[in-house]
Amino acid sequence: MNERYDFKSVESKWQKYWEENKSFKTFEDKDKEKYYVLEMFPYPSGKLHMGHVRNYAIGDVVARCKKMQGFNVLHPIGFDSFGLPAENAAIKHGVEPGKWTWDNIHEMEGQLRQLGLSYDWDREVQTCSPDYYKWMQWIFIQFYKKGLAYKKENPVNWCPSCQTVLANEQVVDGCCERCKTPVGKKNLSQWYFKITDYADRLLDNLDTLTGWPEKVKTMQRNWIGRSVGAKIAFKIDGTDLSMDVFTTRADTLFGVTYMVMAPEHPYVEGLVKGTEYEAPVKEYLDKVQHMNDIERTSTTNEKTGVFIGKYAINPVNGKKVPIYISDYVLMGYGTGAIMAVPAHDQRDFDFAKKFDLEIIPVVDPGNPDIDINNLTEAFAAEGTMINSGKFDGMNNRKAIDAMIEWLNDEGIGEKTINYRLRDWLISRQRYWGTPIPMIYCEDCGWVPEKEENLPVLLPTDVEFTGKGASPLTTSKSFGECTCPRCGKKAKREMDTMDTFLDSSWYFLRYCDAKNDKAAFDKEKTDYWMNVDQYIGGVEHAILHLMYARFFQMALHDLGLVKDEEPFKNLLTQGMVNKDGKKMSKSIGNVVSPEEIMGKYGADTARLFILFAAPPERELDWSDEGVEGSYRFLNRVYRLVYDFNKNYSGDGSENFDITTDADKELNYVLNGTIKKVTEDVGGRFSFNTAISSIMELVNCLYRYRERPDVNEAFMKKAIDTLVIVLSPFTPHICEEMWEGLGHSDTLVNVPWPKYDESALVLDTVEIVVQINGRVKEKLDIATGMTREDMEKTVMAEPSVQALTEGKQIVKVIAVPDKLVNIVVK
RNA sequence: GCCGGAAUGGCGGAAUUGGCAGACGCACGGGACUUAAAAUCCCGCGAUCCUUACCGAUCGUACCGGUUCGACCCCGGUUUCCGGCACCA
Repeated sequence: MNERYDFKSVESKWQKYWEENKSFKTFEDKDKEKYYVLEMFPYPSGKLHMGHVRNYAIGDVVARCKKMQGFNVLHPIGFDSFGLPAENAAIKHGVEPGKWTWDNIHEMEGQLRQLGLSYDWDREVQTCSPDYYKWMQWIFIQFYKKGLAYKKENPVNWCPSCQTVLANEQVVDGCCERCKTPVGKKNLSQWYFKITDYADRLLDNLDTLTGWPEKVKTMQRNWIGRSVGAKIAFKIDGTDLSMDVFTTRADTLFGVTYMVMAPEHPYVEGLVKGTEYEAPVKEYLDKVQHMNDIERTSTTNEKTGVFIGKYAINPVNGKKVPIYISDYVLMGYGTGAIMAVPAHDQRDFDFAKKFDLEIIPVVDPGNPDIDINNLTEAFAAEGTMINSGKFDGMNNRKAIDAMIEWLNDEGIGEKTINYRLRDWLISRQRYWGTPIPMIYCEDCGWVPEKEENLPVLLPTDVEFTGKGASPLTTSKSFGECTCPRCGKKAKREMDTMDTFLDSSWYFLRYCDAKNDKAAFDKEKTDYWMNVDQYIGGVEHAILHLMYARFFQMALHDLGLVKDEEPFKNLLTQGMVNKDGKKMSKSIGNVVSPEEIMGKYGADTARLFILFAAPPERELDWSDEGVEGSYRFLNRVYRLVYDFNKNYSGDGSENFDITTDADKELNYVLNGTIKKVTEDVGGRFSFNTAISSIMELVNCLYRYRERPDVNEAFMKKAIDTLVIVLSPFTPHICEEMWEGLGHSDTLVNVPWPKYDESALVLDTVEIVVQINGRVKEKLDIATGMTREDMEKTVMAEPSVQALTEGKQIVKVIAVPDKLVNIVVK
């Protein structure tokens, strides 16, 4: 141990030590309780940013702490390494996507090692490696065989800039999640996963995820968007057709005055063919189809539509009502058609006003301020049924179920549940992704590649022009193949998989990363899964976290994994900002981890980022704060160095705690162990854990100034300080640990236990309140009964002075805390 | 509009079960050491008032009200901010 804290040599020394000794290598060990801590793996963009540092620092503290507490800890890392940036680099700079990606991976591996993270590097996974995507393809085939994957032509989201389709989840405010370009619609034949089959389970299981933030669960609930209602059939007058509508307001059925179909509804073309309505309908359709989602929703309240010349018959009262098409009805939700009740739905009301349609009230608000026959807006609240035949007089909320029951008996409707969630569009017209292992044969249709032929390798004879179809289509070798079923000439699928598939099961692969016979061995995943603590950014609340849950459920149904849910506990870390704003190149406020590690070292960077804010909250980067953390580490280092210089003992731990100063130090020491143990292990409050370690350091600085220092005890306290600080700042702690004369690495040192009795002092300071206001503080013996406390306090002259001449109404005593005297 | 979360000194934040509001750190001010500076160590640091000073008093956790001996914490209402969903029938 040098006199000065030289973080550069200390950090490289211990990183080398951990690596050479394989300090973090993990095996399945049935005799030990396992703990799986996982941080969301990074995309290899080139360099780490502060968000990564925060994510991995949090995970590393948990991993190191659990390991010292005797758990068999799985703490892996890898790279989510397929995706568009690699391909864009190829187009822009002519670098091969594979080379670009692997160079970045190596760069980032180096940076992660510099942070001193306790990963088992032997389990590293890269999703762009054939060893990985082979099993991705295998899983795809299992899903296909199970009927979970299908190809279908549909209007899909198309990003003109990325030149590919997007899943609904990747369209944010009508724009591409990645490049922010407005997304258009295209009719294309694409591969889907039937995630909607799992809508109910994805929703209901959320209640079992007690270790998840409420915020994330709410976001997923909103996204799945379950609504319970009824499907009702309306006959179309003068045809054999019947149109189904979905409604959550079956109680308003008698108030229907018109119907609306989505412009894309399959009936529309046939219904207007050859009539005078054909031309205006076609014109409207053209207009709607040329709008992207932003334009379509920007005219929020201004309703448009066209009458199609046909009428529907209300099954409950035989009333003939006109059918319109309008873009406020969406083909993708419900049945793509609605019954319109302008009196009780604002959208229908706006439309009815514009087209001068009838408005029939069927729910009476029972409020004299509302003129039910002359509404100025739709009445959507609770009321009493009117104009509704036998339902009149009933509460409308109760009438919903009664109406559905009746419709069911009459055979004209039934209870239905609808979801906002759509099937997951998983194919992409891009090169740098897992090839979809499907083959199209003229005779056999779509056939999966034979499993023994996996992986279907990405070809390298491709061109990146940035124009036209996917680069894969430029390969001479890739497309041609034979049908795995009949052996005839056939064509390979040219699309690749959405990279969100790769990240939907990587946590399973970590359990058995090097398996070349299977995606993973069930015995191993049974041992390690599920993930005890998952840590990552809240931006993945819907996309990744829902897809991964879906994968786990589907794999569970295939008998491949034990649990239905992959992540037991979830911690969503807040963003790292600078000056209250997101760090970004365009603002120019980016602080790079490289720069900070170079100036202060990894330990300081880790310490600051954990100390500056609780993990879930946003963290504002502060250069002064970093200085403070660096100062603290120097302060600890000096404490240990100075102690060593003067230490004359032989390492013996025999000592007595005698003086008041000993007792105080013992109290603070045990309090710190308790606080750090609970804050790290229980509630992930790293900032308060660190603050209590700082208090211990302050206490030791005071203690060492005393003339009667108990050297053996102080050694014990300093040893313990170094142990509890080590999960946060491992390098400097290893160095100090060695300096303190220990030969073993801190990684395997058992976590200290605290002595509850040391936390009980002989006397305790209590507060004396008069009418709830603090007036006096007294030292009394610990553990006094309420009665004794009251007697002691009342006998105190200062208290008597305070209550003099007043009538004592009541005295409340809380043991070891306070006495409150209520006076008049 | 619906749903979720938040609001505490100059700043980041603490108070874990209803019991001393402001731990710990940053910034700032003062002192010690030094020829000097840096570093380090020590002290102070919510507001207002009283006081030469000490001592003390009052107010104070977004706002209004309630429950309680006692409320940052529980209940009712309001405001602002952040996030999600939204022409979803």
